[in-house]
Amino acid sequence: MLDIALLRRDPEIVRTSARRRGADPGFVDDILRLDAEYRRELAELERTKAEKNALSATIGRAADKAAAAAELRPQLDALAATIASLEEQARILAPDESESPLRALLEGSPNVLDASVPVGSDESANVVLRHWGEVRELGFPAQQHVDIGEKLGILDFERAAKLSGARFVVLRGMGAKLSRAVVSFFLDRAASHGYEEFVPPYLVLRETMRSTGHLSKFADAMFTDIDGDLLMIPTAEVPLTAMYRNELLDGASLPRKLTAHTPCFRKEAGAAGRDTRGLIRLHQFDKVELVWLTRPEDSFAALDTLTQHAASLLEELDIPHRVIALCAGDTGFNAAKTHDIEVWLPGAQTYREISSCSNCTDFQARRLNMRFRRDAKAKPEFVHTLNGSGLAVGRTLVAILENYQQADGSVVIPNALRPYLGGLERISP
RNA sequence: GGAGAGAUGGCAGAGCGGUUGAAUGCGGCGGUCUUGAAAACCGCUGAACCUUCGCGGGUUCCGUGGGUUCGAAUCCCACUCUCUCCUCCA
Repeated sequence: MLDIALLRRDPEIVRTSARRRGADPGFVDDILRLDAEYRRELAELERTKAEKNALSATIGRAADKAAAAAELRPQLDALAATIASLEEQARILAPDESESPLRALLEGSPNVLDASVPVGSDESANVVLRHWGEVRELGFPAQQHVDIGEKLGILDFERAAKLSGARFVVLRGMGAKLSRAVVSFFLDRAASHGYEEFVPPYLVLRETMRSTGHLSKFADAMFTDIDGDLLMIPTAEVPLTAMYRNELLDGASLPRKLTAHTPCFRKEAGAAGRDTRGLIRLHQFDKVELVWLTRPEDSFAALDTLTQHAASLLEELDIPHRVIALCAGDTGFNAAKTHDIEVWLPGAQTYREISSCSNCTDFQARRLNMRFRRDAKAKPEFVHTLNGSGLAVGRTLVAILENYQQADGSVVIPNALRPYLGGLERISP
């Protein structure tokens, strides 16, 4: 949610950011007009209330309260009627009223981009920040992960389809164990970087989903439970970030680093026909998520650290990858700045996103009403929130299978994972 | 699912329908004392919003939403959540 104070103070910043995203900045003037109107109504309402409160107080102080009340009755009744109508008008305009157009505009407008975000309208304008690792020459025709996994008997898409339809997988045997090893490896590394581990609910209230900005009425990509009251999380970012909603945190506890391994559920409604084969785009996948809550002045440095925490997992797995700065048009609604990490897939002969790390600045925290106090006397301020995958588990399996495949169809286990698999060095047919 | 109890400030915990935004304690901040610290003592200490150049003024908030009243933390209704017991269950 945008800061109304920023819009009043410097609307041009917001307009410029919207233009960079390729959006029409007209909403800025709409907001300012509604805001001015609201404040006019509110001032009038409060003035009238103050008048009525003062009269009530005189009754409270009077010796004969009944007589005083009777005497003031006509004035009080008139004021009450005025207040009722002013209240109705103010409510329609109030920015904290969920139905109000002003609220809708504030919530429906994207975060202000950081100045460092590259110019551009789509992913072709994204900027590669750095490469890591050398793309291996396998010395034989590389297979794609689906073929590798099915031949090894560790990925079973047919039976998954029998159970649940398209976009599901059954991990079998070493596939299941490898997935579990990857999760443990990720969580252990997160712990060593100071992240606190959580197991949050996988079903959350609509209000929780809305508060993190994942439930805009334009993109309903969520699965609901049978009652429809609870939504299945599309990422652990939702419960982890919303956990401290409406709380006032101790400034000394910042930055806070949180992690969780959860399944993620997505309808992928907008991706019909894309990535229909394999583990790349499923309705259910596992992910280890990394979340930071920081002081405002620390969040951009934290984004670099967070990104490196995610990238270091691939370094330890010895999988070539690159880090990308998303351009303005490709940066998500909540984010002021986003880094993606893409792994090299020899079978697919392409780079594929495996992590997305974003600094949401105070945009998400404002809607969550998640604040901290710098010190005992300081006013509460909104924290900055960051989130990133560390990493997507399914896509990590893809990267392992394709990068560690051997000519005979076997797959070598990366050194970093062997301790989690009893020292196993290779998955063979 | 059944029965009962409860929800108040960062935490704990009072609160006859009328200066109660809220006693008290803890915590926090400042001060006195001390070589320094502790202890003791004194003072200060909720939030959002509107308004003002500023001082200040005002409105709202005691789980949520309604209602009664000139006036509600206090009375009424509904809902949510928490706790205890029973039931059920992994």
